[in-house]
Amino acid sequence: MKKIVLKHIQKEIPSLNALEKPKDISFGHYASPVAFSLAKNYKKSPIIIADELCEKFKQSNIFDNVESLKGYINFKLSSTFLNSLSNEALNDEENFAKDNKNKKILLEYVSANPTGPLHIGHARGAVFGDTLYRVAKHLGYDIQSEYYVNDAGNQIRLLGISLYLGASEVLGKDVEYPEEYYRGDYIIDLAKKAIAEFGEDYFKDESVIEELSTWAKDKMLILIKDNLKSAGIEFDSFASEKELFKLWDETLKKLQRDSDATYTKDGKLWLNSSKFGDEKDRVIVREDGRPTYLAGDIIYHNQKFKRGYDEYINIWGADHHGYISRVKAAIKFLGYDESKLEVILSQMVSLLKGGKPYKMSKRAGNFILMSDIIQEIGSDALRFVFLTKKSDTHLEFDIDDLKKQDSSNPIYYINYAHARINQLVQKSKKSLGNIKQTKLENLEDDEKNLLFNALLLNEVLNDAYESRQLQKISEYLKNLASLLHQFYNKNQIVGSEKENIYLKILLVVALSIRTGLKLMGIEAKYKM
RNA sequence: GCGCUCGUGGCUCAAUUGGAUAGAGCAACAGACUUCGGAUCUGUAGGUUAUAGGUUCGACUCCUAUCGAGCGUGCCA
Repeated sequence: MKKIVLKHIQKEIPSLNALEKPKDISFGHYASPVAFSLAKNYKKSPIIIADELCEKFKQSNIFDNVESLKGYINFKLSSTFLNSLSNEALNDEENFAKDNKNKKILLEYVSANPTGPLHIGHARGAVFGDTLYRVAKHLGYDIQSEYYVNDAGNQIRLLGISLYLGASEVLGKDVEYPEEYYRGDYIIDLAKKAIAEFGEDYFKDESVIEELSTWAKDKMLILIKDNLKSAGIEFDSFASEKELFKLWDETLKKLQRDSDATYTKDGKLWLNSSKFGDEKDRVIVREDGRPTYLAGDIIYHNQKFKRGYDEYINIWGADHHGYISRVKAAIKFLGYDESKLEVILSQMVSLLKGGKPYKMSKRAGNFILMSDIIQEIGSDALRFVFLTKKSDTHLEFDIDDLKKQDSSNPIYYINYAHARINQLVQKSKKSLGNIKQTKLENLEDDEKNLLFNALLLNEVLNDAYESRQLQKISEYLKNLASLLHQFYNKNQIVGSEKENIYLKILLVVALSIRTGLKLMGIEAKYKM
């Protein structure tokens, strides 16, 4: 909608290249401060320039009114124009608010270690990533999602030992868990499964740990996928660190084509990452020849860039922020454009319980599972909570609040608006076809505003996606729902003279809410 | 110490990326039901945007300093 309006305006004012939303909708639907910047060139007061520019729109058919106020130019759309946009939307609901961007994007997110189930902290990044993915798809981007599985390295072995100890405990032995090992109910559950599958004798001595590690890792990955699925999240592909390590020699050679990239010191191989802005250089191969974790990420990013995307997005937990510069340095040494990689940090979620800080530790086994929360409040509410906050702010919430299932949860508010419209349409006994054919003319201001807001979804999505601020979508939906409730309370719909006009507007509102919720991974309710 | 991310009503968050009078939701208070479902609506109260400077037509937003918070500062992943 904005694009069409902008085009019309640019015919008259070529230098106007962005439209804004006025602070108060009674000013108009769109606004521009263009007169302020022109004032410098023309050496005239912005107010006079704005007045002159307004004159050019006297004959326009998409505007009812264009006027200037304190140097701003405010545009009011016409009923005819809004009517034609409504028809477009209602006659092709599938494509409502879509776009045709054509960038190839690789999105990596979650990538939690397969050493345990996902906890509530992982859920934030997962929900954010999945929603970004859905929105990008809707806008036409060619986007692929990928999960990097850290299935190599020490922590998998720790998992194996932890499981071995867990099994010993189940079998009645006295067990002490050293500090660094994993514990918690899931280890005991897994131990019972392992005993059932391998038999008690299997756990006589520690020689089985390696095999056990791999077995446990596979089970954990299945569990993680299951956790994700219960929140409506699925990945296009998984990349295995262990598999990627087969390409280490090849990758290292490529890296060393740049003679500055690495050097040997104290028997270790270092990445010269400080050359590209890292605080210091990093070890990539230890004295004993084993590559470090960073090596894995170098291989992975080399593979990513070889696959030829226009843009790479990684969503990482904020505790990994120190990692960004070294990975980017490596990408540069490999000869790629590191600015194609964007890292979005998903800030820590601090938990409170009964008003007091609640510390989670996987190793201590006192963490709150994503699956538990979903069971208690449902996937919709969980997703919504995370999607109402910016990803880069420290988020704090009380677990007890999250469990509350009442009107303080805004998802009900939005769903209620959608259900309400559906009920009204049913009560009116009008056919959908009849309603859709109604022509909208001479709309009152509040009718226009409601309809205008419903048609804004595409703009909101673009804005939310480009700024990576997905909370704008939920903000928008809340606002739209609020307008609907206000409208409902003010106007009798069924049985009124304007029944058809009202219903048509409401259908567009419902479509917008439904589409928006769907992109957040939430199915709109037709009945509460 | 250094680096990153931040600091907005009592609480949780917004503010069109430098634009109009800093807005919502909770919580508090006062109202609206012989209802097209009140899971709603109307209103009141609550702010020196952490502090001090600076940049300009204009600053919550940019710059500098100070204070405060979280995270990082592993040859763990």
